[in-house]
Amino acid sequence: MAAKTTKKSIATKAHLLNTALGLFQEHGFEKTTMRMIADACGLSLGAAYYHVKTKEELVLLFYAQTGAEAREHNGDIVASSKDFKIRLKALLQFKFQQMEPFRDLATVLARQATDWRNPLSPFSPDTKPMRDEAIGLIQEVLEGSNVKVSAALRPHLPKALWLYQMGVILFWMNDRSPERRRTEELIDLSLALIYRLTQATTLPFMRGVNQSAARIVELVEGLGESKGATS
Amino acid sequence: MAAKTTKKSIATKAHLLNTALGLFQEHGFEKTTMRMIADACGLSLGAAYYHVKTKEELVLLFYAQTGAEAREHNGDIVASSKDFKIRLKALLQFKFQQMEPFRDLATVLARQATDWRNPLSPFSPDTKPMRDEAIGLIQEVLEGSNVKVSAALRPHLPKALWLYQMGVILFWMNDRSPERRRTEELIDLSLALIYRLTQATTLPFMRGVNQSAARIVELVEGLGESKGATS
DNA sequence: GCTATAGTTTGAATGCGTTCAAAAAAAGAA
DNA sequence: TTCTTTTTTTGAACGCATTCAAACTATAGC
Repeated sequence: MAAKTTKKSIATKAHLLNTALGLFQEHGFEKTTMRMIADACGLSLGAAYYHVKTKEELVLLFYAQTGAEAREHNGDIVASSKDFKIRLKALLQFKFQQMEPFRDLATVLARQATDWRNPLSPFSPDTKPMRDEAIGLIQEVLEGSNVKVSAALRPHLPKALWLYQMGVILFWMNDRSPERRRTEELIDLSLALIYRLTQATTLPFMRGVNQSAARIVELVEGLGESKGATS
Repeated sequence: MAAKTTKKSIATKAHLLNTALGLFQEHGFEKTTMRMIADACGLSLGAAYYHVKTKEELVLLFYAQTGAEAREHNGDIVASSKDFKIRLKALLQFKFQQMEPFRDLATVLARQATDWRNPLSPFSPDTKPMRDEAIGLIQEVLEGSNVKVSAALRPHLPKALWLYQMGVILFWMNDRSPERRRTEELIDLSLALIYRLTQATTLPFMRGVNQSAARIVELVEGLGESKGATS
């Protein structure tokens, strides 16, 4: 019924993805039809669908790929500086550089993202591994950097910054300014703000605020769960 | 070619919207087909499309309708209390109460929202009137309330809170907890946080932070514009 | 009333994502 | 090899959003 994890099928799926990416880049996501992709791959339409459940799944596969590439680049980032702002900016810029040729795929991804029940949403339970991987990268970037943050918030900071990252990506994909200057300005301003805020969390009278902020991150994180129960 | 603003066509369009809403409520957005809507309206498929450009436009019409209703309710809110948190919570809760029977329409709206070039996005230039209306309501709610905020940020606060509102809606529509308890908790926590932060902006040493925050709101606001030029 | 014009309706395409039963190929067991 | 089981491939549907040329109806100016 569904595609298995045999050598051949893995190869075919990869081939499908590469072909699709080429066509997406050339014609955009909407104008590229599944028939085109199948043809260009030397497969029949039905066969393509044997390997890939939907057209959108190809986009998720692409996103997963960029995640893997980012892991390799992360060491360089950590090595380059101890400064939180510099490191995180580098992380974001690397992501954008990866996605630049496929900007409209980002919008497809964002579409899926809005419904957390959708298995293809970056927020869904199904994509938790990918999400954890991305959060891990941020974690590494934080570790040994110059950020100071209250103990109550420290464990939540990577998740919070991952959400922040999603927001910046949303901005970026809608940014039509030349060279995406606005995105860069947004990053510089917001990182400076975040940096100051994290420093501020260490102040003693911020305890209450910190508690609330931590709980908010928990709430957002727990949204994916089916019923209730948030501890 | 396109529908005109004659009495008859306005009536037909309204009829179409009402019929559609009934069907959406009964079967959900996806399972309701344009053919069903046209039939239930006593129109042919083509005629329906004469009045409405896409199926999604019906959702935007619905959203616009809730905006108009909210305007009427706003007076009550302002009269009920001078407390910022109470007022804004009431505003949000009214919105949710309106949308409750049509939760999946909210997800459709969110889908459109991600691409700001899409005329149906609440962020697009095309929907600016609706957006301004909604921001106006927030403005009213702020006016004469107990919030204090730095002069630099005051003009941007309504816009910022509108963005916040969009975020809360996104949370709400993904909230599967009984009675949407988590959404309520999120609102309480985040409003308290926002309240404190706004108070903090009046502190003298926050000038720099305020400037940055104001600029960030401007950047987000200006995203809709086609090319560049942000002042 | 008559005609020109603008507004509305029709029903039959078109295109595309997705599904499915059946055939073909590959892999294992004997 | 031969038989069995699993994995892939095929090509023909299906359903649904959307389009369009042609027909029909209302309206306004005379």
